[in-house]
Amino acid sequence: MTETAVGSPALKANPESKSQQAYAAVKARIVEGTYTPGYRLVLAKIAEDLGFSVVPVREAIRRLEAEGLVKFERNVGATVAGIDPTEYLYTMQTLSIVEGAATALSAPLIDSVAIARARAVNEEMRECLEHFDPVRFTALNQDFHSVLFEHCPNPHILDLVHRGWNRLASLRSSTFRFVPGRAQESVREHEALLQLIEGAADADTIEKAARRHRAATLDAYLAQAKQ
Amino acid sequence: MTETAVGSPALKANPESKSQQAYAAVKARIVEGTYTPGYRLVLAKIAEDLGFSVVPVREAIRRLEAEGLVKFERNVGATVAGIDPTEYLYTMQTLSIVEGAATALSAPLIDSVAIARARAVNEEMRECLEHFDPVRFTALNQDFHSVLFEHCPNPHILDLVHRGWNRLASLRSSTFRFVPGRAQESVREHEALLQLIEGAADADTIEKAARRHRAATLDAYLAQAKQ
DNA sequence: TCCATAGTTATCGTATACGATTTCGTACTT
DNA sequence: AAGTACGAAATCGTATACGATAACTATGGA
Repeated sequence: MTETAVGSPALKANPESKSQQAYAAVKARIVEGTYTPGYRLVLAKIAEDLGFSVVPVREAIRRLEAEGLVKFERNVGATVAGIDPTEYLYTMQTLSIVEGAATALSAPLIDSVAIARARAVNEEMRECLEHFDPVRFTALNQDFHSVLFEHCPNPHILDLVHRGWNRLASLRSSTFRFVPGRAQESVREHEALLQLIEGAADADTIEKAARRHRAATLDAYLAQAKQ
Repeated sequence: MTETAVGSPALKANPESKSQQAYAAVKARIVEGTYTPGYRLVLAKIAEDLGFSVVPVREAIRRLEAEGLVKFERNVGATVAGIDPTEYLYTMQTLSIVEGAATALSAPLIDSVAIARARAVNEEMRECLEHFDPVRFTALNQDFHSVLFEHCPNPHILDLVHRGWNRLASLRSSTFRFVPGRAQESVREHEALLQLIEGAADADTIEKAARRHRAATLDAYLAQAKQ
């Protein structure tokens, strides 16, 4: 009766739940910039766009709220979480700590191939400095750091790092657009970091270096914002 | 506050959403130990207990999942997240990092009154050592550390610390029950921490001390578990 | 006796429906 | 004319309903 449709076995692969799909879809739109900060996320609208009911969309929104990507107000609705300077400060400071730790924990596990890859990325960034393209530069920056922290054996810490980066994704270009001078310094610090890792420096040294690297970007931003 | 007395009028203050209520209720039951690790959280059952529909309960469960308090499997259901040794390791390590940072950031803002309070708590812990009561000891331990990190000016970091502690709440007694020797050492380290803060030691020193304090508990546990 | 398979049950995932709350526009009063 | 009060529209929050999925049980064959 229920016609179990065994006919198409291959399609069975990944019928991810609609909540998941909705989550991925909305998150993608936020990260990629289709939904800009402040954009109002109306459940019914999104549900219609995706062809779902509102229920899975609701769940997706709540998950995004938990990650800090959207702001939610009861009986009012959800909006894409902009990042005001204060939020930026908090997020960067937190990221400096968890990313520093992740990088230090990851360092002993990074093989020379990965180092080479990171160095190549950093080289691209250096080239990028001339015909300055902030968006590309920021993307490469994330690639670079990913190589450094992705080997972190503690998944909790790694997750926190990812969340921090996601949180900042809505800014993308902004950071380096606002603080152009910082970009060059950044590239230099990257090379220094690589040498520390290659040289098997002790964990504390690497952690501090990674943390200060991020903190320096934050400071540069703050100095800029002051004026 | 035993009942949610629907009759109460004019209490416009907190008509909290049922999702919130469900979240709080389930979380409380987990933290207080009514729902032990592995306990199966059946949506319909919980909904009935609370007198709600399943929808708000669902949302609550998902939030708890995001916090790591429950494990959720699609089309199967949710269970209270037990903490196996690996999870314990990850959680404690993460906590050592974020709590260390939170304590260091918090330190300059801790006034002498708070220090005195913390010292009083630690004194209670010391007394607790004789007629050893692991549950009480652990509760006091949390009180003590709360005083130290609650002033942390960065709410994101503070939130991470809280999540870590919640995650460990299901163990409560366990840690110090399993590693009795650790308790005395712990009390001593607390006093040392207080002196660092009183003496306005630099942030890095305090951070390291706080981190090592937690890491030491973890190590003690691991050494014990090995046997 | 043990394993494979079909049927049953428990539980989840999502759609639809409706009441509740907020927001916005409009008319009325001062 | 400006401010306030009322009402309509938009949107959310929750309940109920039903199809879908996976765990469980019983039955038959090797």
